[in-house]
Amino acid sequence: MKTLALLQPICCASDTPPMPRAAAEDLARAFKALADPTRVAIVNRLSTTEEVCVCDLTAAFELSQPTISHHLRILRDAGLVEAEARGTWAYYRLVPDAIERLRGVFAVAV
Amino acid sequence: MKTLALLQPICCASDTPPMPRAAAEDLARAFKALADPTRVAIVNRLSTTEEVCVCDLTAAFELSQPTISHHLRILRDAGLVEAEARGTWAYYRLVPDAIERLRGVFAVAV
DNA sequence: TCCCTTCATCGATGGATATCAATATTGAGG
DNA sequence: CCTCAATATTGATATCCATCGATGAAGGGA
Repeated sequence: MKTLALLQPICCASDTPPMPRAAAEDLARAFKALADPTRVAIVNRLSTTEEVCVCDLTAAFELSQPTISHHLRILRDAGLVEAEARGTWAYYRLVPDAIERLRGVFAVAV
Repeated sequence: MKTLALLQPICCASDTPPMPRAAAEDLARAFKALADPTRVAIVNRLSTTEEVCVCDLTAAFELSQPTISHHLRILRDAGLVEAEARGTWAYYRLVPDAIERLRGVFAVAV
């Protein structure tokens, strides 16, 4: 029998010491970065293509260029993606460790 | 060598058909429910205790009772938790399938 | 029936956020 | 240099959201 343990690895034992506020805020920040359809789609795109040019994103989504840039900044500030400027273009990639960390949050205890 | 595939299972191949908007909105809704420190902490608490009374939550967090009730409603609307009224009290539990689904989103492709 | 406890809902409010147009910035080519 | 193309930043705005106090609803006990 498996016991679901969402967010458990962050916290401690199974009695009742509450999750530290800092940890909760930290995780909420990450989820907030994913709490928008456009950003979810961007991250999905990044997960399929290794690296993506901003120009491709502005072409793919029916949103203005500043709006796309805004979403990319939020994902960058959250540490979920990283940018690299090459010439006039900017390329974005996922940050594997950040994703791995989120995956760990939903771990299943046996 | 492992390739991270965040949100990949939701989408399709690895060329470029974009993630369906409906799927992105659906996922964003779930993440939005977790995009608040209090709700993260509530879910964490639920993950350690099988079932929790609302009165325990209002006691554990330094927030007003309506605010806790508000957060619980958001988690309920997102399908992440479910409530059961027993007498004067209300008990909340995690919905395992919803958690499992989110866990699957962060799957790792080999 | 009356009151108390538990929880949900309502209404209001201050702060965050998604969006765009306009502007700044930076690199490449001529 | 001068201009164009690609991104980022700024400023403005409309909407959303977290929070609280007040109120409502419903059960339990005297």
